[in-house]
Amino acid sequence: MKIDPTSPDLSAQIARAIRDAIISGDLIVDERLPSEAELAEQFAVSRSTVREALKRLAAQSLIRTQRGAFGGAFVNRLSYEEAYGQQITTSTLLLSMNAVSFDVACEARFALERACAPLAAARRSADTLATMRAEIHRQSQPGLTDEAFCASDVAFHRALVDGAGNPVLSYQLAGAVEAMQPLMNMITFTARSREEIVALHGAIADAIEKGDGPGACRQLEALERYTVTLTRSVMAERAKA
Amino acid sequence: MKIDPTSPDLSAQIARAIRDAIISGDLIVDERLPSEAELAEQFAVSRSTVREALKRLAAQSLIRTQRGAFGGAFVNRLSYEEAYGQQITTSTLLLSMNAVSFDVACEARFALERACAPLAAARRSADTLATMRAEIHRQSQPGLTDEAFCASDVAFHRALVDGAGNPVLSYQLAGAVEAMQPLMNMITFTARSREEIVALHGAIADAIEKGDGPGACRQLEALERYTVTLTRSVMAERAKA
DNA sequence: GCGTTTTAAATGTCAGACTTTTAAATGTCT
DNA sequence: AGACATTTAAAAGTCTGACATTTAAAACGC
Repeated sequence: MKIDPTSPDLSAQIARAIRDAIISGDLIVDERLPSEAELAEQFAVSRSTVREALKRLAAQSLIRTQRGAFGGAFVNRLSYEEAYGQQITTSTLLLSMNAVSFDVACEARFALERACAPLAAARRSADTLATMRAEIHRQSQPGLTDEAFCASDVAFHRALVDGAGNPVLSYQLAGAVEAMQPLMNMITFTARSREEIVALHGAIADAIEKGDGPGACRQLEALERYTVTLTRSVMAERAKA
Repeated sequence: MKIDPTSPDLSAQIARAIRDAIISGDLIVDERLPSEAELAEQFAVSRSTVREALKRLAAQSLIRTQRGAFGGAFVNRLSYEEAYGQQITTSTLLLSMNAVSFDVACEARFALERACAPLAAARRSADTLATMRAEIHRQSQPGLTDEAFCASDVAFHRALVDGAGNPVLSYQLAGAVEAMQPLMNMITFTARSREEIVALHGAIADAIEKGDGPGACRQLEALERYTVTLTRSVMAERAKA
């Protein structure tokens, strides 16, 4: 863990050194790091610099800190929840800042969902099915606001993803599904077509229930085609106005 | 942008306030934030506290800083490269710290790759094919070290993913593919079976070249089965010893 | 032996100083 | 007037030292 003291990014170097130690396993989960004062001495920098390094690590949920005697910085066990959160933030920014086209985002999302469908169909957990049915029911309520419909739509698709019963997949897809919500809002905003979407959701749930993976994929493809077509027409409409 | 000055996590609050402003679009890409001194005054905290907040944001690549006159902190355009990096770090830690079973990680990875295969087959870019063939050739060199074989294996699969021609997919999968390299190392370590893997890679490349998406999926499934079987036997072997 | 108080170690915050970098503003020479 | 050199001011980066707050262990008192 050596750093170059002439470079003007000491806190970044220190953060990297500690991060590497965590990734390589030199520092294990729940292990306590030396105190800020000790780290400052070890790296031959001031306490402020060490603190900046620690804040960088905290921002990535790599460590947590505890005040008081016998407190300090501890290597954090990265939970799926924290990883989801980071994933969603990153994906959202990536989509909004890089002007990713709707087509590309949509293609990615449905490709990922189709990857989950066969697994969800093979496992067809009662929990997943119940959530899907409940969301479909909610979506067919007439008085539902557009925001609520969209949120329910996201919940339905998350249920499908979680239904694959693979936390790694759920984590990977959290970003894709959640980050696209704002983009989707733009479309479902045009209200018409809820019946169509509800019908497709129903068909997907049926296929999952029957354990019919390929069938679920076909319905997802239909939903993708429908979404893309709808978007195109909305966009064309807007271009005119 | 208000904070609670009695809470003992001022830098986290300030970081969140600025992050929200970026996500909501109040601060746009390349916009300059107020100087540290000005932010300190605005939030009624010391400059050190502001700096800790800015380091948190820098750790997530949300801002970059520049020294000198007319320097300062600027909203950063999150590039795919940076997002890849974060994704890989997060995924690696998630896998290693949470003791995700090899089966689960493997299932997720191949499910995601199968999602890419039809797209890659439909597009079958010359570039992708060339990379795949080159890696296959490298993998069949007799003198190749285990590390190099494994790295080439990762490169092959990345080519498949990138072949889908969808940067969002590539980004999502970077973590899944790269993070599993250490786990895979553990297996390819047992050397025997390179021919089998090379043969399957060849079959995948052939299917992509013919534009045969379902065929590529079948080969991927075969590769998954082979990987799982191999792992099981290695594990069993180890359990005995 | 149990409850209370003390204490020491640690993070969190602040204030102020100094260093270094950088680009603009100013000055100077041709 | 224009090209080049110099000055200058703004900003991040770093350091020092101080004080506040939290917290759990240790010491104490009953």
